[in-house]
Amino acid sequence: MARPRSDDKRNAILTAAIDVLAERGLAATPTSAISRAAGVAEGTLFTYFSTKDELVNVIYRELKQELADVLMLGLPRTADCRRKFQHIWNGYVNWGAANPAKMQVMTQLRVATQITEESHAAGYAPFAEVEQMARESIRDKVLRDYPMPFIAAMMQSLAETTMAFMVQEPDAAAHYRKSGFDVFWNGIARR
Amino acid sequence: MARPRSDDKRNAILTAAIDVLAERGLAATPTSAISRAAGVAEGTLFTYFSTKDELVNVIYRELKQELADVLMLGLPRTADCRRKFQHIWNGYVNWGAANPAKMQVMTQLRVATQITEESHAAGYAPFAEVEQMARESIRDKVLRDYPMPFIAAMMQSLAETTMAFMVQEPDAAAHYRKSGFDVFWNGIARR
Amino acid sequence: MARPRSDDKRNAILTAAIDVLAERGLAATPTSAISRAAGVAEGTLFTYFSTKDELVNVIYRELKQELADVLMLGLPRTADCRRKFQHIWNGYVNWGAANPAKMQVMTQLRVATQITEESHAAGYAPFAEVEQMARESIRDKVLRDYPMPFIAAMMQSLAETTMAFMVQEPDAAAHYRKSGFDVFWNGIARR
Amino acid sequence: MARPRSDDKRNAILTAAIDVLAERGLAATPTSAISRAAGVAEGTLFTYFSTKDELVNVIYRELKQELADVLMLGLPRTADCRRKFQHIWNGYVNWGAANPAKMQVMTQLRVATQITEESHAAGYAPFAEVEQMARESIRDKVLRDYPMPFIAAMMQSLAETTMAFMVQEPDAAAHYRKSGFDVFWNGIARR
DNA sequence: AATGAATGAGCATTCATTCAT
DNA sequence: GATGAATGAATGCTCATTCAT
Repeated sequence: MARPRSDDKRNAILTAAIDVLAERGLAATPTSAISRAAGVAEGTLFTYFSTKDELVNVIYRELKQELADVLMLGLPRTADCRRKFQHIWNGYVNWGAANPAKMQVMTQLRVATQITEESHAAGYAPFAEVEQMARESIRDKVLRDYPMPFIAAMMQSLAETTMAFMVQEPDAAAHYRKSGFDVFWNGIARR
Repeated sequence: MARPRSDDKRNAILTAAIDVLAERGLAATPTSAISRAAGVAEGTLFTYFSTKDELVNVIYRELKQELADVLMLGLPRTADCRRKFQHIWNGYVNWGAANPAKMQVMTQLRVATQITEESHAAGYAPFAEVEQMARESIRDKVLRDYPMPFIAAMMQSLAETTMAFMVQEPDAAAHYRKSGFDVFWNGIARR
Repeated sequence: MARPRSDDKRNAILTAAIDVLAERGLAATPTSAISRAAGVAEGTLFTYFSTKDELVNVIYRELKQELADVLMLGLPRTADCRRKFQHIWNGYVNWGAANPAKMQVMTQLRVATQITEESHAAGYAPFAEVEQMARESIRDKVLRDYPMPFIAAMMQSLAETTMAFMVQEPDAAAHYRKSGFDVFWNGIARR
Repeated sequence: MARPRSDDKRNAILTAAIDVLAERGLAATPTSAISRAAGVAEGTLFTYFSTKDELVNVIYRELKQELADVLMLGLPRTADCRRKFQHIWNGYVNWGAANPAKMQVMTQLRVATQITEESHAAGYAPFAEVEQMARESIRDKVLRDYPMPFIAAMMQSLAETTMAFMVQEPDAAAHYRKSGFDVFWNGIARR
């Protein structure tokens, strides 16, 4: 009956890590800065995450999962394809614009050598339904016939780029969100 | 006039740095690994670049410049807008596919906290002509009316994504190159 | 109504500690490895032994005591001096050869800085009767006149060395046991 | 043409390490204590010895070599067997008594898990000539017929034990030195 | 200029020990 | 008493940078 591991503490570390990583970058962030920001002792971080690399991989996967949950929430499954994609697009960029630190960390980690192949795979998994959606749209001749991962990657890269503009010019955020989606949709849909 | 010895050394360092950075990542690459790969002494690196950060910023800018040079080389300035964009697109993705290490480093550095605002600005500068091109195309109602940096950013992100696919599936490289451009063009052009 | 301290647990810790210490060495053995091997919680170790150093000192003394008990068990007190010494010698080396982990730990701890002067003294105490035996043998002109601790130390060092050979070449164990004793006896007895 | 590595510095580290290790023990000696005692920066230690373990193995081998050199110096090769053994014995224990720190470190390292098999082998090598001497003495029926490594080990353990007494009771040093040799010789020689 | 030894701040991680449950 | 999470000092080692040669 020792003190049980606390989700609060785990989350505090995760949250603090995202903030600090967003501000300082992966390489320039010592684990001590993370534990300090989380209000726990240096050693405590390692009872929840065995190494810095593991922490970073967990963050990557949790962010991906959180994002996926947001995208799927309230998806109008009976609406037409364009509407569904727009829902996802809006979810994506709104989440990113509302969580710039998370967005930045995700962007940073995507290209980090510390992120394992497994984490990349796990991060992609929650988007399976999007993929399915796209597959059906292709079959229905709504979308052009591109490989699924290619479409997903295009969407992701356009969305991320769009977000950057939304964050940088918050007043024009709505405008960028719409423009970005138009570029995406026109690029991918049959006319 | 023969190249002075120091240029050779400088270039050796730059070239070696790109290889090592591509393989190991910025954080995991000590300057000693770079000097070793370049065949110079550890201290020598610092006579050419005062700090590691400076080296990295120089690399970023030189890569951007090299890429810009490639894009502009042989640009069919009298051709129609689409052809010009396609020339640039092809130059972009071909260069990336042919130089995966450079590409990877560029991608990595773009999100690195070490890259200064100045470097980002300098890296964008050589694309001024592209911007000018886009401006004219908008005026001529060929392209939709998006802000210039937005178009450039969209192009860049789509191109990079496309390159990643080309590198990963070399047999389908030509296919991806074309598909990517189509997405871009359809996304951005009036119909 | 506190649970009583359990001898079982104490012994489990002691036994586990010997195994782990023999395998990994004192410096490389964290207390957590000991508690894990003993099947108790990390903190439990400290209810039985206030510090790692204390645990180690207890082990040293218990091993010394166990060895002394073995040596004295069945000592033919009426036999001649040589026979008595041989009994002790055989007990010593047989115990060591049969308990290589204990032997190794004893050897390791003898030179460890953590072992206190008191522990060294306590470890030597059970050999008082051997010392008495030797004293009488000297008086009877059977043994040469060396200081008692010197004789004891010689015996111990020869026995330990002999054991090492017995452990390493089990097939020749009996041979080494006899040879070792001959060296000891001839070295110490008048002819 | 950089500063060359300095033997002085290397030796300072080695010497300092022996002093500190003798006083504090291997486990309780941080590398920082060694570098401080040697008057060099913490990092400098690692340009001469890549790890703490390597440092410790080098010390072990150098001590063994130094001791062997002392033993062989002035060996009366034409004298009879006993005289030769006595020369070696005296060299051994005198060196140990005169260099208690070195002696203690050697004793400590002999049982340390950090010392590699190679180091043990290398440490034994310089004693080849002693072994040869013993072999001849056995052939000449001067010594009893024990395996060579066994004789060497017996000599070593008796000598070390003797040294400990010499260090502890310096006034009786000469007495212990002689007694120790007598035990050894009588133990090993035919009568 | 070139070299690479020297430096020491900095870091990830470990671990003996404490303490809330 | 038993548990194991929490703690934070301590450590081996790295690495950007300096500087003697």
